[in-house]
Amino acid sequence: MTERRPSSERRIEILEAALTIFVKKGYSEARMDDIVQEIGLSKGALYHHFQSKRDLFIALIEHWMDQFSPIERGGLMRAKPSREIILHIAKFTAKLFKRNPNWFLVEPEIWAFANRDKEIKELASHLYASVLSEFEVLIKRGIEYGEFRDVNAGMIAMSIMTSLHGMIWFALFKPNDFSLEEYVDLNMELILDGIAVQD
Amino acid sequence: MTERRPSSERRIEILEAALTIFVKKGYSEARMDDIVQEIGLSKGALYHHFQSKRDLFIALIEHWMDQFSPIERGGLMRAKPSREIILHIAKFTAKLFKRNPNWFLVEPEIWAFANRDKEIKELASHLYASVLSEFEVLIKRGIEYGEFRDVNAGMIAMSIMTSLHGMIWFALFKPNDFSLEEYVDLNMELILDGIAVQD
DNA sequence: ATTTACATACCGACTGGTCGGTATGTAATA
DNA sequence: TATTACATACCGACCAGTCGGTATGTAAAT
Repeated sequence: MTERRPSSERRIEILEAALTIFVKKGYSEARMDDIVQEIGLSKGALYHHFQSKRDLFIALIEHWMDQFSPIERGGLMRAKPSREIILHIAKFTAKLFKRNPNWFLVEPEIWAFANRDKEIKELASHLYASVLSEFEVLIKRGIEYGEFRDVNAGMIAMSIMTSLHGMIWFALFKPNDFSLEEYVDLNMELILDGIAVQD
Repeated sequence: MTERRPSSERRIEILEAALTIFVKKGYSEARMDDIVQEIGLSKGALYHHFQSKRDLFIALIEHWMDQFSPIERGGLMRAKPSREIILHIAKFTAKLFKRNPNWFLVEPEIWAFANRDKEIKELASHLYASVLSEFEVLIKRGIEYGEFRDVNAGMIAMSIMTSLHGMIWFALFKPNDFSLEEYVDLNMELILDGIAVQD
């Protein structure tokens, strides 16, 4: 028998294994047995911690959201211009991506699932809404302080987010001509320069 | 019995039904019976035209590629500046999207599949490479004619493409605050203004 | 301290429905 | 009459979820 561990720890261990498997095989092709094998646990154990495959996937999304919310923008950056903060977030995201691409590579899986499952769609919408609003606030702040032109903040926020989503495509089809960092930098500069007040 | 039709026609009819079902349920959750039911055909008929589910999916991607390649940029536009042509392509793509979102909504499904199937990855890579190179040529042309700054053309091409991919996210999570057209216009302007030579 | 009682963590053989694919036949077409 | 386009009945591998059971805590009662 495997060493007993408290549920809180074991759940996370399972979620991490699930992430690996879901990314590698996709939700539908992923077998509960695959996940269990990944950590040398039994199926019974898995179903002790999670009610169903779908339940496991939802827990995964929630866990995934938790990984990103405490990026803790703020603190030391409060005084800086919005441009700097947004650039910092973008670079930070790229770094996160490099360290753990799986967190991002599940996203298409979430999208696909959201397309056929209302509850998951709610969850994902909620997640994206919070990301968008974070950027929107920064843009509005920049407009207020005369840093940016009077643009549609929500729209720009979307541009930023979809640009970052481009990383996923990038990782999937690895065009080996250029680097991820270049890509992110260029995109952010295009957007940020584009909305900056001319001098 | 259903009316008999020549294979060439029936194949397309099946591919269109398959597209609908694959988008609605995702590849793995899509049942061959669903597809067959969609057009009131039999399973035997389907397997007469396609060898397997995977084969059907590959045929779908190829059919999908055919829909886009003959967009026939060129002809009347040949004299125009690259900026105009790119804008036109973007608007045209947005229009296509509005008319038949399914063509775009399969994309995440293709990505997910590519992630676990080498042949499909090849196919998709090939497709994206041709799209990218089309944009790249336009950018380089713009640089040559003094329309754009001396930027990394391949990189900009990628920015344009991932921006257009943003439409997919847009369609999935429909932020009802703004329109698809606005989104595309804004993104293209940011990129094109960003690389234009200053005056 | 030892028993009793209950809780939590885990095991793995088993099942029942599902679904991609096949075998075989029939009617239209060339 | 050979071939093509379809229909119908069927097969069997596969896998999410179940369930009877074990092992290891933990804490109150004796």
